[in-house]
Amino acid sequence: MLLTAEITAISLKAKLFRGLSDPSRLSILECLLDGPRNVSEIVAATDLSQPNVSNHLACLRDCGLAAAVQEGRYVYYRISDDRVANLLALADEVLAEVARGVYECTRVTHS
Amino acid sequence: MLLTAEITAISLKAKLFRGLSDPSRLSILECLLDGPRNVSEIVAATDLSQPNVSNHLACLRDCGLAAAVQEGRYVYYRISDDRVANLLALADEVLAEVARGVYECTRVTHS
DNA sequence: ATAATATATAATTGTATAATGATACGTTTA
DNA sequence: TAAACGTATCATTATACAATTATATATTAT
Repeated sequence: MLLTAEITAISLKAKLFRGLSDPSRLSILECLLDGPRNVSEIVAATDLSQPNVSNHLACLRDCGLAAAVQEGRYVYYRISDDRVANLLALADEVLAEVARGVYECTRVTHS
Repeated sequence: MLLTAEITAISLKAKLFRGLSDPSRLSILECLLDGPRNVSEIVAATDLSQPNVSNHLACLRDCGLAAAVQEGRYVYYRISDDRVANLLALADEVLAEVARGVYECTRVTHS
């Protein structure tokens, strides 16, 4: 039996992971690991369409995973917190261990 | 421009995070943080239906996040790797920082 | 063997959301 | 001011997936 506070914490954590659970958003975040980038640079680096990038950036920004600052007609995005980078790095470590299982998992679509 | 190997790695990572991005699965994993539990115990601890729990457990198992061992008519599940627990703990840390942003994010459904 | 219990699977349905194309908005340059 | 550029938003469509109900399978007990 879960308490209300636990349910809230779990929902937040699920949303955080959901923000990280899309290949397009991960591509964007990994691009931002090298430093701040504006939208056009991100589009060029990821081969995603501009509206698609903007949509995902809005999601990342709203979820607090990325931050934006406007400079003239450019908007530069950066990763909001070093721990986000840690999370991505730790995910790599876990993957090194469970990669085979994840790869073979058919309940979540390969993309 | 992303290389094929990067695309694959990113897809795997996205799938790993997607495995962690559902409140039901997180509830199950957090229940398992206390040690191995059989399905009925997980059902009791999470207030989820038995088929729902079994489905999510199958997903967690297929993705290598959880492991199962049958004992008589019970099937005990456990977290497969300590780093999975680390990932959950690190997510808590990140949340402490970005909780407000995640909470206010309306692009991903609150639940 | 039969019943009861524990778990898994299947089919269905509803909802969330990613991608796309069109367009609007804001800023700079000519 | 007009044109060009950079970014954001909207509407639509297609798909993924969580939850539910019903049922199947497997193990233990009577």
